[in-house]
Amino acid sequence: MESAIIPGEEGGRRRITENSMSKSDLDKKNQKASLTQKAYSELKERIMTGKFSVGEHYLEPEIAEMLGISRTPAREALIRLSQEGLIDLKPRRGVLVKPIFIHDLKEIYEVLTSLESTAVWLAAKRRPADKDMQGLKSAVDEMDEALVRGDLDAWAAADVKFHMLLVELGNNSRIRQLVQTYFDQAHRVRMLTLKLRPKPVDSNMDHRAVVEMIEKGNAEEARRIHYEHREKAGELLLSLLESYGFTQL
Amino acid sequence: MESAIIPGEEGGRRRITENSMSKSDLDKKNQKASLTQKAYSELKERIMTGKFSVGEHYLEPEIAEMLGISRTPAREALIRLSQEGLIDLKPRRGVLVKPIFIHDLKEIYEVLTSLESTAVWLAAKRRPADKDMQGLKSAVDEMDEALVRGDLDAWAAADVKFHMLLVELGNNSRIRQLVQTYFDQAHRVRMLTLKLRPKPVDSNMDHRAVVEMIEKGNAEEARRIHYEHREKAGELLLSLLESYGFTQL
DNA sequence: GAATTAGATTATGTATACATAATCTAATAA
DNA sequence: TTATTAGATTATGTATACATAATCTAATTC
Repeated sequence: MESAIIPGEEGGRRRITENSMSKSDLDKKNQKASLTQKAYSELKERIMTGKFSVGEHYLEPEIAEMLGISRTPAREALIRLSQEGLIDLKPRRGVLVKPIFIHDLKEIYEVLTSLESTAVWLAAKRRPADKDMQGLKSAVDEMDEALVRGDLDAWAAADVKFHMLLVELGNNSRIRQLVQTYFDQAHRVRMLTLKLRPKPVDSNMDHRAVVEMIEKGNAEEARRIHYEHREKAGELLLSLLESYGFTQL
Repeated sequence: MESAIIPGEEGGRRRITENSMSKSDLDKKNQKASLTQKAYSELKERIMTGKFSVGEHYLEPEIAEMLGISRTPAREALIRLSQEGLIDLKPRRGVLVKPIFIHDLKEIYEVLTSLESTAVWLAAKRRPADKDMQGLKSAVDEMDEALVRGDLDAWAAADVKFHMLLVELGNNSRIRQLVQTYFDQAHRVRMLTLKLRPKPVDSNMDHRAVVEMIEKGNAEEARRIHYEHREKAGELLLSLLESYGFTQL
């Protein structure tokens, strides 16, 4: 699954995750993507990969010129991005690429923890078919292997894969889409902390436990484990950032 | 709190809930609300109160003319509404006011259950000050009184108030905003079922129990009670709709 | 009468025009 | 030098123009 969330392969013309779209949908759309859609993807990628200075102002005409289009589609893309929470449209000062403060990150993690663990709960209740569990399991294995190799980018990619598959098993498209959106918002921060934090060795134990509980259909336990897993991860992240003195990202 | 969610007082120039805005913010904004904002509010109100035929197509020029504005601000408002999930912008067939199928309602309730019970959990952990609990308690009392009087609209209004205050106690603006958005989506359906369903006599026991657990700081229990309360309500709603043979709303 | 095709119609995506209000610049006065 | 104000500049919100492609209409052909 190729996604802007997945790090690595810098420089390639990467495609941003079009929220809530399957790959084939995306392909279809891309054949005749409107300028608005292209502007949206392009701007989102630039924001997520830090190619805009956070906290700085950009004016509509600048953005339009930068993308080689007129203001109209640029404006429409900006409206979408501001609704997703990535930017603010300040009345007269233009576009502000939203900085993420510790406080925002806390909120984002609370949302993700809530929705993901609900998805886990739903998944366990459904008792997914074995084949649907395969992806999950291989993602866990990939994480193990990546850790052994010390390949943090691969680990992060597999982690994303695991979480997204997990959410998909919940079978709720709105939850899936929301998790995607908030995941994207935290992307910049996750990429940053990946290199700072201690290696995530123990997190795979939780992953395996969640998978097991889903297979057993133990919804409550699966939810609990995942909830606590996420809570732990969130707290680790926040304390890490605080210890490094980051207040804005 | 005056809100489009609250039924009754038909005909008055009611104001729609501007998502995530406090009342004073709203007032400020309203002084010089842009046509886009006004179009957004106006369309949202019409959608939520069923003044558009669900499932029917409306063309951009129609909408613009209907609102007495040009296509540009109408279009921008439509983009916002489609991102909120109230409408679909079909490639060439115009605007489709999204019908809500049972399946959608199920998803929406899962999202609400998840986020609300997280907010409850967070609230209980924070141990809100007494004065912050007052609103909650009076909302519960209002529901009781409304039930005695048999005033369903008042009951619904107090119920909304209770849930929104509860979510606010969670102190997470993203959760609050999301709950608002999904609440709005289910508004049409809730108004419909209000008159069909058995009187919600027992639901206040849960409400009081949640309040009590928040006061005691028992986060796990508060969450559990609320989660089950919401689950019950959701299942009731769905089975009610099914028994009446509704598949689309 | 049915079907196919050419022309007309028009919704959309995008660009551009324009009025307004906010900001900036510069000049004049104290 | 500092303050104040008038004029210039320009970002935004909105309207309008325009090209394209899709749909509809009607006419012609079988």
